[in-house]
Amino acid sequence: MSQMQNVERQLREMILGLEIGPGEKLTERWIEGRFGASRTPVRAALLRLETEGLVGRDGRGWTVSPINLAELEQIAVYREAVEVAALRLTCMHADGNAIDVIEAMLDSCDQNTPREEWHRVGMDFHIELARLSGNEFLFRAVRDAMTRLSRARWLEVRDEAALGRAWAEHRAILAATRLGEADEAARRLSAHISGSRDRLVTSLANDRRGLRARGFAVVAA
Amino acid sequence: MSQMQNVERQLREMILGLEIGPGEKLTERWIEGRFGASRTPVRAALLRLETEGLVGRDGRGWTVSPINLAELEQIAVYREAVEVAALRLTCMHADGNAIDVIEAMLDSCDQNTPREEWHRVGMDFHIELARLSGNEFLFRAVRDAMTRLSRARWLEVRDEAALGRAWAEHRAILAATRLGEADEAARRLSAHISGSRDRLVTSLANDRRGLRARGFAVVAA
DNA sequence: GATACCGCTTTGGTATCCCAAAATGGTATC
DNA sequence: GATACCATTTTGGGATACCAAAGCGGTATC
Repeated sequence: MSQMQNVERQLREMILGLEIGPGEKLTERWIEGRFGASRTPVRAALLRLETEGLVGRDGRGWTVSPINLAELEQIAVYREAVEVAALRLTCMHADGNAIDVIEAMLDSCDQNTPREEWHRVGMDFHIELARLSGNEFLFRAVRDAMTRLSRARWLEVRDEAALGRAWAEHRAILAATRLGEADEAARRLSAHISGSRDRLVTSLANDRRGLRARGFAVVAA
Repeated sequence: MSQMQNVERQLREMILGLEIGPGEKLTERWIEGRFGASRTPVRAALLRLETEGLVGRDGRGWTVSPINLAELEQIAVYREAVEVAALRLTCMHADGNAIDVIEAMLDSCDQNTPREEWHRVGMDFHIELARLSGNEFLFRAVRDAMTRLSRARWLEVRDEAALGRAWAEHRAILAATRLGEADEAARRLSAHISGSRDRLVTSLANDRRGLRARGFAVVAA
């Protein structure tokens, strides 16, 4: 694989994995040294990650995008629009087998599963569900939105019960979709996303002080 | 302004203005010479335009994205989702003054207005309407979708009557929005986008042979 | 005349160098 | 001790040099 894609992938993983904290300054030369590549692939990677919203410009220079609570709320609204649209499309030509695959993803998580895996599967549920719509743009929109939400969701304090409720909601959405009950599925998905947003923003707003103490820039709503 | 942004802007204009045809091959060195910049800003511009969907990779090497009828249909579905969501948000806090500004844009076009201007205003109507939602992500989604549609709409054969109908639909959408009648506004917007998509795809499919003869790659649905 | 093969050219990927501007840090001054 | 100022360093933007691989053309062979 080319260096360009390597630097991009590794840097993205470091940012999403919070190995580089939200708000931290980045220099092209540090990245260059860190990954053993020259500046050309480094700059390509930064340009890409900029369009994903993971890094941004800070005057001259680069910064890992801070967690922005106002932005998280806007993303949730955006998600609701595109995910519901995708789900309604899917309901019109529901494919039981494809839905089984997604349900199996949910089933693969139990109390022994590491939190990291729950986190990943929770995102993939929404992404794979959107993919079933067959609409590339709705799919990409959902995938990109989930990428932007990823770090915040990772910082969210979620108890066992909340995870269980989310999984139940996921299953209910799948069930309605399987039956082609578009309105029911859409209503449940909307509620799920709204609730998810409220818990997320509330949790981060409450932890804001602690997060900042850990060096994570969290911008208020 | 930096070279990087210059090359990006000029190259985008050449592509959107069809001075470089859909499907044409691009070499970094040709662009370099054409705009008097070195490969570093050229590369940055190509990476940016790639995320906008205006250029793509063709193995090694770059190609101006062809007009893809299947993609146009998918974009229309995507547009409908995000534009309707944005419009519903706007209806909840309709600002008469802001709507006046958009209506004035429509008014600025009359029979003496060059086709190019009608084209631009027709896009800006949707973009500015989405901006009123106050949701940055819905706004960007609409703006990016319109950018992707731009070349196709420019190739579309539109008679005076069709333009007049489109403008009437625009005004009706604004009127309903001003009154806060979200359902009515949403219904009219959906119909407008659907009709627009059908006319666009039909027109291009009919002209496909002629467009290809002009050197424009048009991929079937 | 078609085709397989070989060498030259072109091209994107990468590394490196240069430069102007911005950040940094130390110092002198009040 | 605070602050204004200047020298130095650092940094991103740009230009260029180099390389491997893909593309292209011509030629020899059947």
